[in-house]
Order: sequence, then C-alpha cells, then structure tokens
Amino acid sequence: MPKESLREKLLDAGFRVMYGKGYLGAGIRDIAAEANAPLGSFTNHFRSKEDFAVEVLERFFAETKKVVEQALQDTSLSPCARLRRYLDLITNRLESRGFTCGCMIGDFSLESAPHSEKLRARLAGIFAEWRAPFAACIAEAQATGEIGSAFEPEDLAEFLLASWEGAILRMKVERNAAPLERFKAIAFATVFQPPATSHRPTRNRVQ
Amino acid sequence: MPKESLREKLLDAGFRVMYGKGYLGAGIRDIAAEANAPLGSFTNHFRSKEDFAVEVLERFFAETKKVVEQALQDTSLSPCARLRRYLDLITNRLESRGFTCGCMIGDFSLESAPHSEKLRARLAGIFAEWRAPFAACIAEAQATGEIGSAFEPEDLAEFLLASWEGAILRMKVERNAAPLERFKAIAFATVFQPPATSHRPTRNRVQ
DNA sequence: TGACACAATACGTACGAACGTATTAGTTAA
DNA sequence: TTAACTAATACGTTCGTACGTATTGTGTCA
Repeated sequence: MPKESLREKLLDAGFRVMYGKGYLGAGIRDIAAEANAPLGSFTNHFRSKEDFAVEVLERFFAETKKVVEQALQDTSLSPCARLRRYLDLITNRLESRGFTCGCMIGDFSLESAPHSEKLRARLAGIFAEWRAPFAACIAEAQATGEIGSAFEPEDLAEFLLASWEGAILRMKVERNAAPLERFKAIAFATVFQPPATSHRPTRNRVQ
Repeated sequence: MPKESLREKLLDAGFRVMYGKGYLGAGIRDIAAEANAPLGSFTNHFRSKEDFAVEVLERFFAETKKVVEQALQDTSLSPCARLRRYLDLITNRLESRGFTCGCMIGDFSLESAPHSEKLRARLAGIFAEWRAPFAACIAEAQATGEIGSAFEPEDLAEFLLASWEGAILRMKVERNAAPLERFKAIAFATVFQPPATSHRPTRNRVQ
C-alpha cells in the first residue's frame, strides 16, 4: 500500500467546515486547509464537491443515528421519556457549539436541495431512515397509552422531527436554547401526551 | 430627475432569484440579468450584496405581512380558524411554485445567519414582528376557550411559526404538500385545541 | 427665454480574489 | 515495478466590487 490516505481527514475536515458554513459557503480550499491536505488530494479522492458533500452528509447522519440509538434504546425510560431524551441529547450538542451550528440535515435541505438533485434524493432517504426508530418508539408509547393514538406513528414521527428542525432554525438566529426548550415544553405537554378525552374519534388519517 | 431608476426592478429580480437560489447561490450578475439591468446599476444603487439582501428580505416580509393580515383580521372566522387560514394561504402560495421554494425568512435564517451579522439581526427582529399578530390571535382564542391556556400566547406563536418552518423545510425535500398538511392536521388536533382535561395545572412558563 | 451647472442614474468595463476542477511530477510501500 | 497517493501548480470561470464616463432631467441666473 502507498502513503497513508488523507481521505478520512478530508471528510472529517469537510464535516467541520460544511457544518459551520454550509454547502455553498464551504470552499474546497477551506476544507483541504482544515485537513492539512493539498488540494490535489481532494481531486484524487472525490469526483466532485457534490459527491464529497453526500459523503459528509452520510457522516453526519451516522453520528445522528448514534444519538438516536443512545436515546431510543434506553429501555430504562418510558417510550415518551426516550423521545425527550433524544431532544435533550441534541440540545446538549448544540449548546456545546454555542448554538451557532444547527443540524446539517436541515441545513442541506434548505440550501442544497434546490442545487443538487443528488443531495435532495439522499436527504429524502435519510429522513425516512431517521423517522423509522422514532415511529417505532411512538407506536410503543401508543400501545401503553402514554401517547394518544389519534395519528399514525409515522406521521407523528415526521411531525416531531420536522418541527424540531424548525426549532433549531430559530435557535440559529436567536443564538440560545429558548426555541429548543419551548418546543420540548409545548410538544410534550400537548402532542406527545395521553389522549385527553376518552371519546376520541377513530384514528385520524393525515391526507 | 434623470433616467428612470432600475432600483425597483433590481429588487424585484433579486427577490425572485434569491427566493429560488438562496443568498449565496444568487449571483449579482444573475440578478442584474433577471432585471435586464447592467451590472453597473447594481453597484450604483446598493453598497453591497449584503445590504441588497436585507432590502430583498424586507420585501419578502412585507408580502408575508399582507398574508398575515388577510388571514388574521378576517373576523368572520374564529381565532383558531384564522390561524389555520394563514397556513392554508401559505400552502397555496407554496403549491403555486411547485413546492420548490420555501420561505425566504427560513432560508436566510439557515444560510446567511452564520455569514452576515446584519442579516441575522434583522431576522431576529422580523421573527418578533411576525409573531406578534399570531400571539394576539392566540390570546383571543384562549380567552374564548378555543385554545388551552397552559402556555403563554407568545410561546405558542413562536412554536407555531417555528414548527411551520420545519414543515416547509421538509416540503422542500419531498416536493409535495404532505409535510404541510401533516403539520396542520396534527397541530390543530393537539396544540391548538381546547384544554383536554378540566384539571389543567396553572399556566406553564417556558423557561 | 435660454444657456448652463448640478445631481442622479445608466452603463461598460476592469480588477483581484476565490471558485471547482484538472494536470503532472514526485513519493511511498507492498 | 507498480498502484496509490501526495504535492504543487495551473486553468478557466465566476464571484463581489469599483471606477470612469455618458446621459438625462432640473433648478438657476443672465
């Protein structure tokens, strides 16, 4: 084998730079410099910036999945508490960066979905994959009555993750935890609560 | 007065181009070309792209405020129905663009908040101004019992707008109305509903 | 009334930097 | 020796911005 590859270092650096400055905002040279790698190594390992970004996004998602696992598979907590735990863990991570960075998945959704069909398609897949364990957890909560069964678990999971992205978006402008805490307080006091009345209608179907 | 100014045409074009391609994605030349204006006119009228973007954002917000007014001041509807009407009006607008464009305020929040302190500060102000009429409407709904009073109207308004931004974000990736309809269905069946039980605790305070 | 200075704007062009990408020579280790 | 990779440089384009000049309407004064 030849010299030790800089591929991993480039992806790590790309993760940091793109997380902070977005897809368009992060230049190839910024990334190479952050990785202490020459520009040629980038060309050697990646066909294009777009392909590179897909791999970086994959990395971010892999990290996110770890957090999901950590929170949602903690069977010492009730299903609902597990959901909350996930949001708390993410909150801690966002705080550690001073609330300046949000979620790369959300960032890419807004910024690169119009530019790159490749990224958009992958993002759609990521959302589906992301949602699954949450839907499972919500289904469990519905089975125990901890959450109302008025909506499908998949719809509630989508709602949770999408709205959470919205809270993160607000956080980025406000630069503090208030939008996150507000979301958690309201969501877990309303949507993710036992059914209020006993005469709930049959399960709603989101059209 | 000299020749007819191209300032307005440039702002209109900037609105269209930046709405579609984002702040970084939209080049000065794209905008000038869209306005059928020479590049020099841009320089003549605007100190910088950043300053230009603030004015474009102002334009978008002015349009948004019109929709807010149209929906929230329709006293033929109940307060809660007015909130829903706003979301429906926005849904129609998003549909007319094929769900490819979202909300410029949200887009700029993610994309330009890290780059431009000027834009970030204005965005924070815009959100506060945007929230006010919703908070008033929610307060009215709480007074009539149409919505529970467990949370402050301002917090609920923030929650509504932030989560709605999250739904729009998802819409941009999915390219259809499902995330929007899902949000409306769930939100108005849970958060924006009368208090479920009669023994609600005293009003929660979001920390 | 008419010449003229003025301000505001249009307009074409140019600058320097940064962009993403490509090329080529050199280095390393199996 | 050869494949994999580093390393440096170069290419063509586009970026945001700046400058110099032309053009146009307006107010002023002889």
